[in-house]
Amino acid sequence: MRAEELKGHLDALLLAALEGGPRHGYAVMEALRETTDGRLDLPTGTIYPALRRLEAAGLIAGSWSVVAGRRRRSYRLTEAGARALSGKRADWRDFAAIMTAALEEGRPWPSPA
Amino acid sequence: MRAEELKGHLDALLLAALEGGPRHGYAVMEALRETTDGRLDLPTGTIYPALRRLEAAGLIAGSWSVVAGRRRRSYRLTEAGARALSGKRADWRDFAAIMTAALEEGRPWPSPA
DNA sequence: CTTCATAAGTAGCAACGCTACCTATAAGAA
DNA sequence: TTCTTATAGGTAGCGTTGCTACTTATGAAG
Repeated sequence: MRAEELKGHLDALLLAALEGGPRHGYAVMEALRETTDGRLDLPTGTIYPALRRLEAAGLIAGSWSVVAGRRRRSYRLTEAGARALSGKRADWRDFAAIMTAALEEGRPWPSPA
Repeated sequence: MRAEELKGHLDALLLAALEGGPRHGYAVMEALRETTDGRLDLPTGTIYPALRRLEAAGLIAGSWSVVAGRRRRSYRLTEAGARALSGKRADWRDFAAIMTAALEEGRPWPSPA
């Protein structure tokens, strides 16, 4: 996974990972790694700031707890977050359609000027 | 098209648009607009710097000409550019597969911790 | 003679993900 | 005991990238 490819799409992944119920950052990281068979192995320096960004935007809500002596910040999807996820799913479908069409091999481009 | 979505994928589009033969910047812009039914309408401030970037990277080669009193900078895909396009197509397929899988609705994520 | 399409460009900005760090606890190996 | 690994959270600063807004210039249409 090249870095730039993810830009603008990370939020959708994080929101989707929280769709099935609340999770803390580390668990989100692992969930993404597991569901993609290790192909999406994001560093903490990506995950944590992104979750804070989503929280600041009101798309997820975080709360502290202590489990087994370790503090955790669990996040849950807000209503706005669920709506945003829905929109981002649609955005992704549109974008993927555009890209796939444009990258199609042997595609007949308009006659070169 | 939200801005951030395109990040990291523009190069692939530009290279693909040059695959069918040399084109100048303005023609690349129009080709992308036409083949996507206007859904991908990139501003010149995106196209021109990106083409210069690709040229600096050796993926495309530019040459000046004058047609009907207007100067044009035509770009053609280099061999390295063709290889890069091939790689970017594969990257896109991988990335799209990851995203589509992760965004699948009702996907069973690993049990929340 | 003004407006539009064609054609190329730049300066500066904002956003984003990453690298490279730091802190802290629990568990397991040496 | 000590060292390492896994768990859990975080930040500072960087580089890349696409965009906005602007400039320059020619030809054609009205």
